[in-house]
Amino acid sequence: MHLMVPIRFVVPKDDELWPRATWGYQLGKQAAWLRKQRRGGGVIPSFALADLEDMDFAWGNNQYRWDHFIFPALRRFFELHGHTNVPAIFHVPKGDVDWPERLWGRRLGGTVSNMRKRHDYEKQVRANSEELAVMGFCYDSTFYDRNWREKVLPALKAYHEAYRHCRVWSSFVVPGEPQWSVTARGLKLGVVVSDMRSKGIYADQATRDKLELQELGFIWDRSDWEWKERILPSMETFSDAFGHCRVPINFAVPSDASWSKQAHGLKLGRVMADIRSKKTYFDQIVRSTDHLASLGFEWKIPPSKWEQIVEPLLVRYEHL
DNA sequence: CGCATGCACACAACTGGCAT
DNA sequence: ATGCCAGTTGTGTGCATGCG
Repeated sequence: MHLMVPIRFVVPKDDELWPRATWGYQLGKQAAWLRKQRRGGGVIPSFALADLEDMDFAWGNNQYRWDHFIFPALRRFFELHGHTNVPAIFHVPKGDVDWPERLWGRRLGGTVSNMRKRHDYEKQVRANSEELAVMGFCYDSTFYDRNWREKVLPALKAYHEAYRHCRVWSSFVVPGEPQWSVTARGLKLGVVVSDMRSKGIYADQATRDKLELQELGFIWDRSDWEWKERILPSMETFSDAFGHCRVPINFAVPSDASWSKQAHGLKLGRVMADIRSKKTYFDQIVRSTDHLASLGFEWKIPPSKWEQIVEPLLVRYEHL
């Protein structure tokens, strides 16, 4: 099945599979000698050399493994699955006719994950980089990182291209139309974005590509954005127009040039009612009380928030 | 022998996808 | 927003080979 003869190998005695004359012969030592001659530029009789080349003798352990097992297995995996994201626990199933018999039982997943995380077979990977690239083999980074580079970020860019903003609604899925990245097709981008905000997924990648996200207008804090870009500007315009800030509950921002464009259609009356009854936008309001007062906005810290937030802070401060 | 590399395995911790 | 699931990653151990 292979010609990686270990040094200690000795031809078994009393085994008719081997020619009687060779019984007990220290074949491993001979193989090691041959390997050494080849490495060190030593002399191997030409007739022997030709025979050895014919039978594809294993001159180097790693290269041989790569040529005869790993690379062919990767190729076959690609043929069968159309990708080379070999799961870590994958091994070639024994007795599976889809696979050549010599590969049965090989733990390709383990080998591949070692290639990725420990850079095993680095020389061979370099030498075969073109074909590996065609098969989409991922070895220079983690799956997560590649997902980010090849799916999430391109999808965010395409989203920005299409909608001119980056406030992805939560049920948004990357469609199959041509202007969207093919690899990202079907990606639940809305969920990804909300998970990025609430759970901090892709945190490393987002930090690394911070500037790019900024240019796309990625919003980390939705309510903060809502407050700064829509609610506050609307309150300012309302205050200018009516001289006070007592917004009627049914009031909606008109689609009119005098109002901030992003706020068009905002049910400002409803928002103001929620601010009073549900205590929404508490953080934002606390940070700009003076400005709000100048607009004629009357608001007192709700007793529940006082107990939950302000009072504990004061107590803490007292003990400093 | 010491050192480097490759393989197999195991366990814990973590991650992103997804349903709720 | 939360929790579960499947899969990945990190770490550690043991073993073998190859080399100087």
